[in-house]
Amino acid sequence: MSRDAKKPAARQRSAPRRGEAREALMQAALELVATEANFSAISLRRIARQAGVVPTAFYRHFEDLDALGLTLIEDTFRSLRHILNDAALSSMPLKGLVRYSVELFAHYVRDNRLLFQFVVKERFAGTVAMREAIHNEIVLLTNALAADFARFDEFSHISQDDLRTIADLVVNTVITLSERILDVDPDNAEDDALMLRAEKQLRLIFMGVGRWESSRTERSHA
Amino acid sequence: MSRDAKKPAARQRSAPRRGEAREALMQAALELVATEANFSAISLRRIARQAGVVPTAFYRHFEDLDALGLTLIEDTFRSLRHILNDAALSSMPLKGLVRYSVELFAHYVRDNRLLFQFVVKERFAGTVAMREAIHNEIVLLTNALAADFARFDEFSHISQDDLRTIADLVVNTVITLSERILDVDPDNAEDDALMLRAEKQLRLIFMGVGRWESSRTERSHA
DNA sequence: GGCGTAAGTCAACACTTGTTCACAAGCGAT
DNA sequence: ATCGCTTGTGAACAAGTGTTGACTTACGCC
Repeated sequence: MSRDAKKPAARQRSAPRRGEAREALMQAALELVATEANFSAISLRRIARQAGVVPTAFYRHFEDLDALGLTLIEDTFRSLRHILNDAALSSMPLKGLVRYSVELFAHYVRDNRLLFQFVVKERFAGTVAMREAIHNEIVLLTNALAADFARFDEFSHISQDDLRTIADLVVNTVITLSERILDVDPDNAEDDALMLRAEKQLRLIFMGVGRWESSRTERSHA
Repeated sequence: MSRDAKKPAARQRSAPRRGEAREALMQAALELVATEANFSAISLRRIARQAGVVPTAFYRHFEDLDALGLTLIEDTFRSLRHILNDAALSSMPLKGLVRYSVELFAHYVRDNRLLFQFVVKERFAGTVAMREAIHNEIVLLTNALAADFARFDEFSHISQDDLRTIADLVVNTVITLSERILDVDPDNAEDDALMLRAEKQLRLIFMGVGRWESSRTERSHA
């Protein structure tokens, strides 16, 4: 050490132990994106600084900033899929399922605030690779939901294609809900109003399903 | 022109005449955001270069990069409001209005591709000021739509509050449609499928409206 | 033990960045 | 013609950027 005249006051956390720099970098990126801007606006050096790590250490764990971002996205959805599987929603009656699902999802979003904030920001503003990754995961969720719908009698008169259209509408509504939950600050009780609105919208959609006729609209384009 | 000894090989367009640098800067920003990344990822200098203007000239027209972004957002929505007013949708019968509205909107989005691409990207990734501006404009649109709904007999049994909830769902669906239109490349005929799906979803929603019952306590202003 | 490899550090590089300042050019009004 | 104001220009600055290479430290494994 030549001189300790420099003042690394910006070091946010106690220097990470040997193997945990990777986690520290991911967490640092999430924190910066959440509190400052979007991913493309924060530099490699700032992430390293926030993680309490020297810039070059970054390359020991990620090839790129892109690689970091993609890892974060993968983690988010891996964890989300896990949650949704455990919930086993398709074994519930349709009645009451809406409220339960909305609450489950909202709770999960709040618990993983930083991760979801990251995904929401990068869904449209991120790199092509990131945008595609997110898009693909959402398509997967939509397909799974459509498959779940098929198990209910209430959807027996709906064509495969229309099931996907409906699932798509539902997914979009839920995504919008989470975007809004992330927009109000965490200890604001306003969330309930947001959830109530989303619930209403979903119930409205399912009411429409009762009157929907697939056969008519399907191939009438002769 | 004093001397042409300088070789600005990067100059993208013929040097703008005296007063039109401001427009050139806005257009340049739109182009860069559309083809490269999001707004916070492109520098003042790059915008100036793309506009065929020296960096310092930027300050003659905008205080900030932020100011440029806000101007672009304002322009987008000013123009959009204008279009929607001209359309006078509320004077049409509900029947067929869905298809017409969707087509009108989709057409408009395609015509202003760069502007909308900008707004979509900055809606969540932008500065606080930008995000708020966009959010406020969307709230305005939602309110206007709810007010339009109130004019139709089909909505007479719906409470004021529920009207807004429904309008919100509709607006979100249309926003999602435009996001998707912007994601496929311009000369791809895939747009029709996207529009068809959105149409279906909107018709589904309006079917639900037929069965919807606002609780008596809510129907204060009936 | 000692060796190999992964993880962390430091200094240095060639650039790009935002912003400033002083100055020149255009142009309408007096 | 000359003032005043807007618009455009070039040089310069300090600060921050990604990435490199060579070096040290730690740890698991034989």
